Amino acid sequence: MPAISDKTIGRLSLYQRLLYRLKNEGAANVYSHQLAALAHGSSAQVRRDIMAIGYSGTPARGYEVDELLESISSFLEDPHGQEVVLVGLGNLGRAILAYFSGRRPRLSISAAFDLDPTRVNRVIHGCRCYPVDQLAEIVREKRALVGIICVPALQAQKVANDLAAAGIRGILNFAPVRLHLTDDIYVEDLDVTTALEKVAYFARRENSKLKEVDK
Amino acid sequence: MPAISDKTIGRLSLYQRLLYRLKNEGAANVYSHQLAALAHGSSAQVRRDIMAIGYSGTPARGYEVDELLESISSFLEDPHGQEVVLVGLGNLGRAILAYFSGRRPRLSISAAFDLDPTRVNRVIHGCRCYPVDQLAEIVREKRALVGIICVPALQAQKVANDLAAAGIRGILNFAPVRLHLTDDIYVEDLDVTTALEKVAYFARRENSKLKEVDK
DNA sequence: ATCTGTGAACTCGTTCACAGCT
DNA sequence: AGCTGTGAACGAGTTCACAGAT
Repeated sequence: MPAISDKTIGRLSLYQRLLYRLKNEGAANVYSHQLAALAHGSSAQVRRDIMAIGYSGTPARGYEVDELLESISSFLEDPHGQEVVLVGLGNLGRAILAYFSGRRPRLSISAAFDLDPTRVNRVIHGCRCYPVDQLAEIVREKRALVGIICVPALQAQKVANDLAAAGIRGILNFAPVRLHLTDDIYVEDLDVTTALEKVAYFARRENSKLKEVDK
Repeated sequence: MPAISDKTIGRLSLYQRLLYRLKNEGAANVYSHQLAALAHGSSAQVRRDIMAIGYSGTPARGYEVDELLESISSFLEDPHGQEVVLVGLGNLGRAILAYFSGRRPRLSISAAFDLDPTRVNRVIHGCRCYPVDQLAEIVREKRALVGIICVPALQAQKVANDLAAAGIRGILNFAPVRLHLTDDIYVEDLDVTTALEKVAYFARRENSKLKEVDK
């Protein structure tokens, strides 16, 4: 199989959420064009994405909501769950912690780190906080594969190096810098500054129509 | 001219930050391959992006840091400055406020809104907070073109509608839903859940090499 | 009649590769 | 020799359009 792209994974995650909503609303089946309308995409796109994970619908009923949801979930999520650690308990770090606390059982932030002694050795939003110098030890102990970086720009590279050295394989980076790591580590940048500048730019121009996706 | 893409705008914003750093380090000029290494791109990419804004370097010295910085800034930023408003003063909203407070003079968050009466009519991180029912009035008064949505998923569409009705032209959306608006409004989604799921997915797979950008 | 699945066509962003400059 | 600017080639991702199913 031809290895699934970054963008497809992002859309699958979106479909998953949309399907949860449909399920709660009592829908049993859904057509590609309906999902497309909800996701702001084309129906062909939706069918391609679903094809990529090996699920099939039928012309008569489209896709079964329950089955499709199950297919996507088992494709995206690790059945045994994955441990995530977060570094940096400033405003943003705490916001992320609050946001994810108890949300996805298969993907939970199980430890957080900070330099500041007043922020550690306690539990914030259900997550245990440790001093950074215990990072390597705890990452290894928990076998965490994913790290979230919420530290200021100047500390981000150092933290990234430490995470990589401790065995992390993927990083979600909120610091406004590009991290330099070996390319066997997947890095996703969520750069708020750049995002805001893009919006500001297109808010000025833009009478024409444009679209965008996540990211 | 052929209208500059979303992605190019994002990279220009990144170059801008990198150039600030180079300038502070005392560099007077920079070659495309140096900028490319810092930005994780190719030199051809950097040259194309710079070409797009109409700046030119010389084979002898590459690009002049000061001039290039000035070119990018005057391209990305509105000379008169742009007003930004933020809606939703939960953990995330306050984090964003703190992050931008006094950072970019040409792009500052000048008003924030929340439903919760305990959060409004005061100043948080230098930003005045109002009850949401004053949103339309204040957006119009300040002529704000950009809105940031930090409210929970269920309220996001309503807030987006209100912002659009009040004259906002671009939205930075942190809520994990797709907003349905007329397509003369530019929407950039920063979806933390999707981003984390992508990282988790590729952290498991991925021994091969992949890359990514912002988003 | 209306859907899915999919080869083929297309789009648009990226990279190649080289002429021209110093 | 080493750089920039750029036409041309390339390629990943998207859409078209239709065969096949019901």
